[in-house]
Amino acid sequence: MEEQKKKILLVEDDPNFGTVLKDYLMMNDYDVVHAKNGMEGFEKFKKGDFDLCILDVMMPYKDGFTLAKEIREKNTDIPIVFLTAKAMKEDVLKGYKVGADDYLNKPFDSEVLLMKIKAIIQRKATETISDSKQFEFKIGGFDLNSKLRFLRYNGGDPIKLSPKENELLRLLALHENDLMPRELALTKIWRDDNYFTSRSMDVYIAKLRKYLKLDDKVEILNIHGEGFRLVVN
Amino acid sequence: MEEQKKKILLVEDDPNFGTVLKDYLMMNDYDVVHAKNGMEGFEKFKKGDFDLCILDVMMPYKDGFTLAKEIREKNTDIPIVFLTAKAMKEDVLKGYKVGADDYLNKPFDSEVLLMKIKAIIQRKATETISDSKQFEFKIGGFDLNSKLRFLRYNGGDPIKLSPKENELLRLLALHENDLMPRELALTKIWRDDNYFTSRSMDVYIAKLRKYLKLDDKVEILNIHGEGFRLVVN
DNA sequence: ATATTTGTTAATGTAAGGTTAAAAGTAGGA
DNA sequence: TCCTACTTTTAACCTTACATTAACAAATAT
Repeated sequence: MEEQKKKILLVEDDPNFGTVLKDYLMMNDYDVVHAKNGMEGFEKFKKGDFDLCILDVMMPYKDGFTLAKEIREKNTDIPIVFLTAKAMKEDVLKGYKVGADDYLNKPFDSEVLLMKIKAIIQRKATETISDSKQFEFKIGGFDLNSKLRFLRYNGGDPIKLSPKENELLRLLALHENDLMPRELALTKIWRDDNYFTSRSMDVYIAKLRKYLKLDDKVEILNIHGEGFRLVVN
Repeated sequence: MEEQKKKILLVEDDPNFGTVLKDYLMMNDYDVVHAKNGMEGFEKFKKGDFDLCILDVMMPYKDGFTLAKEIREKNTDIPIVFLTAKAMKEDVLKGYKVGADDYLNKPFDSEVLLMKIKAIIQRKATETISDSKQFEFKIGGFDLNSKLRFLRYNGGDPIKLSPKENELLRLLALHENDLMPRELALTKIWRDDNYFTSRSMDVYIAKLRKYLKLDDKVEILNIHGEGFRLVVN
């Protein structure tokens, strides 16, 4: 099973502690982005699509609470955990007021931190019921359901698509009648652009063409050296 | 709209501490039921419809963890907070494994407790899309009663379901005809996502398929690498 | 012409899922 | 307490699904 790593934003100004914590989390199979202060933290937050934020409270320029407030303005759902050296009651209260999901006092037990992270992310996972509308496409006489990974022609039996077939067709559909650059598919789907992935992609184009033969109004054209076009006549 | 008081089940054997805490919570506008031990706690839990459980870990007859497990069997969603005198790491880890939402060391600051309670209840409130009341499902010719844990085909003899069978089928039913991600079932039901829990889940899928064979319009399809679909034709 | 890109089919290796049985863990009764 | 029935996990073995690579043919560009 292709397991997607959870992405954590870690904002911590102490370079030693920050690095150690980052490495520890990465060793435990999380994808970690480390920011050294509040400013940087916010910038990185806006760029990445995170599953959890771990914020140090005491930081220069912008403290953890202020950062948390800004993050909450952009995203009301993302879990936030605060780290703090002192167990000041006012701080804890303030943290919960800004919508903290949990609170950890340094030094803390790393195993406990892991469990908490797991619990928090799990909690969020159950919330996500998912919105399906952006996964359905009409391609000539075909219906592509990209979430359930099937292609159906004229209400007939659905053809099951493999993950790569599915993503490639979806990408083509997003660019219907237009150029879908080779490079785009390779970087987006294969996450690597070399001779072999490129040949692999050609194999998948052949597979898709076979499926799409059912409707002779639909075809995938090659634009030599550029990419492919999904055309519907 | 009239705001409904949130109902808390407090299970705490120390009479002094328990009473004080109960009074404090009631002063702060919560509806509190106080049980003096694990046994009583479970009885009261079954009777009332609570928004939160606060369980002492160290109790005679039945400790907090055991009680939590029983409660989780009846209700996978309700938030649980543990109280403990000692901050033993093993205890904390055990707590999160049973699905704790938070952890408090005695003596703790009452204001902090209030904030935590507020945060937790709020969290659940946003999660609850109102599927909380859904324990009865029609699946083709089947009726699933998820509260009483049985499945009946065309009004025939009910088939008793084990807790895991029941939860899994319920989760599939909640996503009828749609994808029920592997990860969702693992985090929600097994509370852990690894090779073994994943294989265990496959075993349960096989069991459910056997039950569902009675109606050939109902089937569980696999979406490779993603999860399962309960489809009704 | 010939080097490069693309079309297509087949072979291979690996991972995920299906199924059944045995082992381990639990709860409740005698 | 031990026993029994039941639930869940672990193991084993097999099948299916998938992605990559190889091989060769055809098209296209320089």
